[in-house]
Amino acid sequence: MSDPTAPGPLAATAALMADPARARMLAALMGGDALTAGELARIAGVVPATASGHLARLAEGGLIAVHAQGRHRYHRLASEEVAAVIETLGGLAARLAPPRPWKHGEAAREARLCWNHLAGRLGVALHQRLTGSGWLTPISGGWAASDEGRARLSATGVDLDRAMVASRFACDCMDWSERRPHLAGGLGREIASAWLDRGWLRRLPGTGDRDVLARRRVAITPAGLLGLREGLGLAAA
Amino acid sequence: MSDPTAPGPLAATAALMADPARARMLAALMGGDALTAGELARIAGVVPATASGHLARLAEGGLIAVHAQGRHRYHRLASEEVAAVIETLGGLAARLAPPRPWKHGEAAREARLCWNHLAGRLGVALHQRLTGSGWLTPISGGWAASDEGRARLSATGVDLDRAMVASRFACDCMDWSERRPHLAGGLGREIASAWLDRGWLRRLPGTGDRDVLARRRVAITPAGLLGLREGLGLAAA
DNA sequence: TTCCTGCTTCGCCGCCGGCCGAAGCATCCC
DNA sequence: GGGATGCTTCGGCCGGCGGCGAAGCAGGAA
Repeated sequence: MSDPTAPGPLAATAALMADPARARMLAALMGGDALTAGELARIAGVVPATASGHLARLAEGGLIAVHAQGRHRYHRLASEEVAAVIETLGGLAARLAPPRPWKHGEAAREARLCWNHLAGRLGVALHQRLTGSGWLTPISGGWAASDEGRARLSATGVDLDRAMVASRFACDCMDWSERRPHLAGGLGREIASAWLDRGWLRRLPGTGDRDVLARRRVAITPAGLLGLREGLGLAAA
Repeated sequence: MSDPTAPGPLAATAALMADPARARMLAALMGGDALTAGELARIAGVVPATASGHLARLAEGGLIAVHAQGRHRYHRLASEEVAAVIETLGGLAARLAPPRPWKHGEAAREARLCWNHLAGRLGVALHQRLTGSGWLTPISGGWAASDEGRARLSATGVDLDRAMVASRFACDCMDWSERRPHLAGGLGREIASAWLDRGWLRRLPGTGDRDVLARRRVAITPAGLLGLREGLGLAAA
């Protein structure tokens, strides 16, 4: 690892996020999907030629990973750490910027995805429920599941074995809208995946390319409301 | 709060950190001291005129706060949240950048300040000790002190009442060198302050203006080694 | 008052980087 | 093969921003 306070790397990484077009691309990729260069060009509001240059820089800098498939090239965020930095920096930026009306209503604050795990009020409430009840216990750098916690989570369809193989089983990711941590790591990913599969959550339709937050919004279904209350004692709003 | 995924604010805030001179200034301010414009100019390696412009932009953007005193103007980081973002972003940048030799030896990884609280191996070990032993218990968005924890910390000279008045009593701040959280918030600040006052820690002398990390390095004194072991059962390296 | 020091404002220059259109490859479909 | 689609590379334009020196404006000291 190089010196992180060496201003070079810090400034270089910040510069990758400092362009509006690249920021829009990164924000769109926070939805967790891998997107093609063309989609990202439309989202960023630039022609494909310009987008191609931006994506090359982001990949070169290590913020995104590229996967070629046929004549499409799919781009996704490179790692959980990149997602966490964008979420954290976005939260600071939102509080520093002059307050503007919240154009998404409350849906995005209620529940959304942060790369591949749950965020928003639901994500934070889940974190509080799991840690406050002792189902997750603090360990070095994250959380471990207690026996009771494993049983409860398995009953909601979460594959704990798959969650264990991640580099981190469970750790915190600062939520920009709630200013409290939500759950990230392998467990966070498996929870979001399982509950979407089982119909407890559903993705809300996007409203267009320029609405980068749209791809991230999810909603709790009636079945999810019931399941969360009965399975985890979680009274989601 | 405005929309944080609106790319405007995110890109604007990132741009403030995307210049090498400004990055050096921010890195220097991570030492926790308030520095004058002249000092920051020398640290950044630019003439005062240029530095003045940079500082105006950082203040305008809300990253730093300025305090005029006589003919000096003192600059400090605006908030804990700004420090956390710089620490997090710096960690990502360090891992993305091509690995270079660690020019500070191990001292900075061992113990350093992160704005006003302890970081490095010591900061992470302290966090693990306090949370793992139940002296801090998880609450919504941070940590609360148990009775036992309050007694232990008070015995080491920490003023818990002053720690309570902070907007956050105790919360996590991701440590770039250890990739694990250390303790921030009012408690983190009071711990660092108390142990420096009591001579358990001492600041290491800097090696020059261009070494931005130098202002952050601290070392455990023999008295501190003893006190941490006896008071908290913390076997610091 | 007079001088010195710390900092800011102003004017100018040079360069980096973002943007586009056009052209060049690659891949897939018919 | 021929044509459409997705993406990249190249060349040129232009705005923005970082750099400096000089001048201006406090605040403190003698």
